Formats: sequence, C-alpha cells, structure tokens
Amino acid sequence: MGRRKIEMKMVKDNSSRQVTFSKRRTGLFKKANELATLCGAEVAIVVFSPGGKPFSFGHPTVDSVSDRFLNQDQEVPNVKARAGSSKNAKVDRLNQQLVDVMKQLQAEKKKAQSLDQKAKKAKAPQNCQTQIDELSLHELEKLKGSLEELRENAKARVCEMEASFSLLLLAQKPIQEADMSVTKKAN
Amino acid sequence: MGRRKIEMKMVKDNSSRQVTFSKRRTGLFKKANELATLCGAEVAIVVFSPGGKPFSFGHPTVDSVSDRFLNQDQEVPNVKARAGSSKNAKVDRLNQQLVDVMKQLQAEKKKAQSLDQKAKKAKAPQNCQTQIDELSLHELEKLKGSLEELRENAKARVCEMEASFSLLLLAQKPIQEADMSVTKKAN
DNA sequence: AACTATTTATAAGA
DNA sequence: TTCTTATAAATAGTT
Repeated sequence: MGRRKIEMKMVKDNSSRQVTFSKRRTGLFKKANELATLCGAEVAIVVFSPGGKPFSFGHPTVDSVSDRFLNQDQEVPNVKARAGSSKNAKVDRLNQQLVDVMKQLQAEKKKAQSLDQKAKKAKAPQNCQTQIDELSLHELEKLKGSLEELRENAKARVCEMEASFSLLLLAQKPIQEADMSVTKKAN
Repeated sequence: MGRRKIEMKMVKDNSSRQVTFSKRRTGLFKKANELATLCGAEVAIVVFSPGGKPFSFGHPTVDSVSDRFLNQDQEVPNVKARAGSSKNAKVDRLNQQLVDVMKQLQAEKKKAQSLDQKAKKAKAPQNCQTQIDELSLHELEKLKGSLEELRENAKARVCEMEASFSLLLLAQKPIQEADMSVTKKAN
C-alpha cells in the first residue's frame, strides 16, 4: 500500500525494517481498536519488535482478554488449578480500577481531538481580513473556554491518576505476597 | 473503507455487526501476519467475537509470544522460584515506568497552566481595535500550536499509560500464568 | 515527522 | 457466506 507494492518477505535493511514495523504496528493497533469499537469485540495483542521491544494493545485490557482466553472452558478441575482463578479479589479490584481509568483516558482522547478541531477551525479565518476582527476574536474566546475546560480536566485527571497509582503501588506489594501463597498452594 | 465512510461506533444491527466482525477480524489477522513476516516480529492476538466466540493468531505461536511477554527477563532456574523472581524484576520496572508516567503528568499539568495563561493574555487585546488584526491572529497561531502540541502529548501519554497498564496487569497475572504453566509442566 | 502515489481493506450490494 | 465494486484507509517511498 504505497508508492510500490512490496514483496512479503523480511525487509533486509535494518533501518527500513524498524520504520516499517513502527508504521505497521500503529496500523495494526488502530485496526484492533476499530474492531473492538465497531463490533464490541474483546481484543488483546502482544507484539515484539525486531529489536525485541514489547508492545501491547488491549480492549478492555490485555489482561482481561487473555484471562478470558485462558480460562475459557475451564471449570474448577481441582483445588490447585483453582488457586489461580479464585485468587485475589485485589486483582479484580485493580482490574476494575484500571478499566475505569482507561475509560477516562478515552474520554480525554476525544476531548483532545475536538479541541484540535476547534484549533483548526480557528486557523481558517486568515484569508478575509475584513472579517478577522470579529472572527478571530470569536475563535479566541472559544479557544480560551476550551483551554480553561481542558485545564480543569487535566487537573482533575491528574489527581485521579495519582490516587490510582498510589493504590496500585500499594496493591503491588501485597500481590507479591499473594503470589508466594499461590505458589505454595500449587505445591 | 468501502462504499461509505462509517462512524466509529458500535454497529447496531446484529447481523451487520457479525459480518463486519468477520471481515475485519480477517483483515486484522492478515495485517498481523504481514507485520510478522516483513519485520520478523513476534505477534499474538486473541479476539472474542460479539457472540463470545474466541479467535486467535500467533507468530510463531500465541503461547510462545505470551510466554515471552509474561516472563520477559527470565532465566528458568526452577519453575516455582521463577514466578516470584520474575515478578520482582517486573515490579521494579513497572514502578520505574509509573514514576516516569507521573512525571509526564506533572509536565502536562504545567503545560495546561501555561496554556491557560496564554489564553488569558490572548483575551486582553480586545480594546485597541487597530491592533486586533495582528495580535489576535498571532495569538491564534500560538494557541493552535500549543493545542496541537498538547494533543500530541496527550496521545503519546495515553499510549504509554495503556502500555504501562498492560504491563502492570501482566505483572500481576503471572500469578495465574505461572501457576498454569506449573500445572502443565508438572503433568 | 510530513507528504503523495499506490496498494489494500472494506462497506454495500448481489 | 462468498463475490463484486466503489471508496475509504493504510502505507512505501520520498523529503
């Protein structure tokens, strides 16, 4: 899809391969997001770049999807296996928190986009000088409003995220303990 | 991408949604395969259709990729010890990531504030109509630039956070994963 | 990081 | 479901 059709073989040039990876990974994640959005499907993707760097996409999260996948039709075979699934209510809580925060981020994303659109509209009235007075002022006002709104949002979000992170960090230590206990149970 | 452009919202009609899912899942897997082939990347995808049916794609294999993802820097002394230590390394990395992200959020905070100040300044030159042309336009340009920059930042941040979250979740998950693998290997 | 010429993906329709 | 076709999107090569 581009200036030329390419062979479906490993790109030799190291630099080009990295560029191709970068572009296509973005495209893949976008497609995945569209699939999830349009169809209400759950999607999880994990990718390792040629350099070995990990990337992931998940809707609602990589975790929830892989969890569902792994536990698909696996109903309490025995106590040990159960130790894993019944495990921590902590993880469940955290998952819920994460999903919530991600929703907020999505909302923020949309707002950022609409702000950008406003900015683009605002740039338009450059041509007709006679209208500049009113138009630019008008746009200026709108922009100011948007910015103030954004500022408020950002503040609120930062606070929420800080809270979430604190909880997460706190929750992580207990998890290690939980892991130990699970290991023990697995014995 | 077809006869008409469609809104990025859940397809209402059940039948259409199923068709869309089918087509797009195929497309997504094809893209994933191309990414793996062209770049030598490892890719794993898990998808649940709106009807709850699971589909997966993996190169070389879903298992191998998710394994690598879950045990990112693991050596394999013995399976049980592995679960705990891999987690420690991950938690450290994740904590670092979280700190980084929080720094970004702080930076964002400052930017939002400065943007707000700019907006206020931009509002000032309402009095002198002769200067409005240039001033307002000038401010408009600056604002637009700021907004675009902000938008990019927001995007990037969202991506990073999503990645962090995914990793975080995975770091928690190995509890289960490791447990599973132990069970399997033990058999 | 942006920009186009092209190739692909795909929404509708059959 | 599978095929066709008009269009929207993705992206290879380039700057």
